[in-house]
Amino acid sequence: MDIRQLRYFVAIAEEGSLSAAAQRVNVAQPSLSQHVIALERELDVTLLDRSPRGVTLTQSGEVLLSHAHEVIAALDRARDAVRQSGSEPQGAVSFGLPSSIAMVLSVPLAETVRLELPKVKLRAIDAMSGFIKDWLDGQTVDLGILYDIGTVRHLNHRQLMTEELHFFSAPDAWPFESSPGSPVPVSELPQVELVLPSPQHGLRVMIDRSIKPTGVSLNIATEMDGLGHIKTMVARGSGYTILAPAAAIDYVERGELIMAPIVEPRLVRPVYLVRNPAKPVTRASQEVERITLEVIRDLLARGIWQAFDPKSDAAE
Amino acid sequence: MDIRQLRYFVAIAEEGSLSAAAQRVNVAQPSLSQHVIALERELDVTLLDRSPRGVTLTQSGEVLLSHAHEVIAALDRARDAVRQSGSEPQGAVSFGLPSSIAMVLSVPLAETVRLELPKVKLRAIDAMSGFIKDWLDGQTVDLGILYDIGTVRHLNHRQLMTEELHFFSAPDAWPFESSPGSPVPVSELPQVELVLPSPQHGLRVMIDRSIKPTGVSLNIATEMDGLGHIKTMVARGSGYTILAPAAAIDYVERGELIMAPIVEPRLVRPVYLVRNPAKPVTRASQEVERITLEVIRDLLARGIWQAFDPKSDAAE
DNA sequence: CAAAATTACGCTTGTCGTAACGATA
DNA sequence: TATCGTTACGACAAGCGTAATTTTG
Repeated sequence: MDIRQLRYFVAIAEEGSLSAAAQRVNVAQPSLSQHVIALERELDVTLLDRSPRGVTLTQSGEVLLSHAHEVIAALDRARDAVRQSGSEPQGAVSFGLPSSIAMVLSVPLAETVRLELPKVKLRAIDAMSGFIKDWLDGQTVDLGILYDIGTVRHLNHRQLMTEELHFFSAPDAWPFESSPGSPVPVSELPQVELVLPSPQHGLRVMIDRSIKPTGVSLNIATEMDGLGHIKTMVARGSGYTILAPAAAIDYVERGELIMAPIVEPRLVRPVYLVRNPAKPVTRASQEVERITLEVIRDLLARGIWQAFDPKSDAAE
Repeated sequence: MDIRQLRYFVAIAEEGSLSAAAQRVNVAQPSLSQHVIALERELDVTLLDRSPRGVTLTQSGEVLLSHAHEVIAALDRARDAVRQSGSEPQGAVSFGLPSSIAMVLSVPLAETVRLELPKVKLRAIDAMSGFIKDWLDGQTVDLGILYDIGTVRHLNHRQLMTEELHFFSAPDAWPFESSPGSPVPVSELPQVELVLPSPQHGLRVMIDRSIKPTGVSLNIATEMDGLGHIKTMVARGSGYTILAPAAAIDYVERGELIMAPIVEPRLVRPVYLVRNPAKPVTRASQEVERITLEVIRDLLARGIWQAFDPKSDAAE
């Protein structure tokens, strides 16, 4: 089975006649006859009902016709995309980001894309990581950022960095005897009332999974989804929380929250950039991927986004 | 650009070397070289960076690679589907039905499919027609039933029947001087308080559009979505409504509602079966389509679903 | 019997393989 | 200089066109 055969077959189906189709595709009619016979032999079905007044499709023929359209369309898209890829990147790229990462990444990313790729339309969508996983399975986004690639390991992915979760407190409500901002051992956490997202949230899953082997049981006073609400509550001194630094950088910069590393054990999670395999690569999506890496490198260098550095662990 | 060339290209990309790929696909290495050069000439891009240690993909090469996977996958699906089409229909078929039609159609349809196509898994999903239109644009359903094909006229569709909307009243609350169940002219409708769905509902759009040219303005006392709620309300005598007979056949059979044709003008709407062009035809979907026609013919013959018959109009 | 599809048969063209050549870490 | 990709060229088969044959409403 061959693209040319499929094109011929489409012409035959549309013309309802080998002779007419032969004229249309500029090929002698017996040649088409041969191709159809070859297809029928290969697929082991009858594709056409022949009559002296032309041909009609059998059911199998209809099935082949619709699939032939698919294949031809895919091939045409391929040609267009590759031809485009030589010139300036253009078109839409949709990018799913977990809210905590969107907070720190989406603005500089969008600005850089605007600047470097003026013809690319970036749709940065932020959502809980569960949704992003669904979108990567479907056709919704070209790229996504995930913490947990367990269920999508088959997809094309690359690790961006490793985030280290921190303990957050209002500046005037530091609950431990140590000085504010000094490392908090996991074993001390039960002393404080925590505000955490519900177990359907990726962050919560990660926290529970990391804490479990230590045998420590957290004192979760409030379960609340919505990052903004959690931060507000903690900033008012009505509890404490555990977040990635990027998720609360705004409050920390304004002095409304202070953060402290969590140790024994450290709570680290890898961050992956995942490509949707169902969405073919375009030049635009490649460039957005490249710029994402660039922007992240920059954010890390400027200390705006903190990466877990295994060396600091070893130095202890 | 040719399927074979794409297969070769995928092998080259995966092996990172023309020579290695040549072994894998059992072709002499210079032949692959030729094919790549031909592709590059046709597409007017460079696909490979050559080195004496192998080749690496350029950006355009990556774009082609991902599209090549698409094309090859589409072709494989085509082969499988056509081979399957010779044997017993099997697989999943999803079918979007407007709620009013689902009420009368989905059970007999599902039963017939179960009986005649035991290996086919029918997913009959009922929803407002707006959703069904979206699903037909997307990848959600194979088949759908719609009233209005204005925006999807390009899709493959066939008219199933024409429904005639009727006036519904509680049996003991007939509001007109005529005998209960006798035809109701549109001009009489303003006398009664109607319960109708909101304007986002397909039925309401259709009613408004049909009434408008007559200059009559309806007395819509309540806008309420949810067919069940509307029928309950009317059955309790708290208003009157306009529906397709199929949408209220349950209440009519139980004697909780009576219905009357609406005349001057009649309110008719065509019903279309629409095929999703993005979902390739399978044997199973063909058979479901056939059985749908069969079941509808049967429902019409048994009077369970009433079709508008233009002859009765002419007879007036 | 007429219109259309199939079979038969040379011929062209595209694809492959072998062999020689060229480029680079 | 060894390894890989490219160029050159002859061989073969796939696909095409012309012509004759078969099929069927």
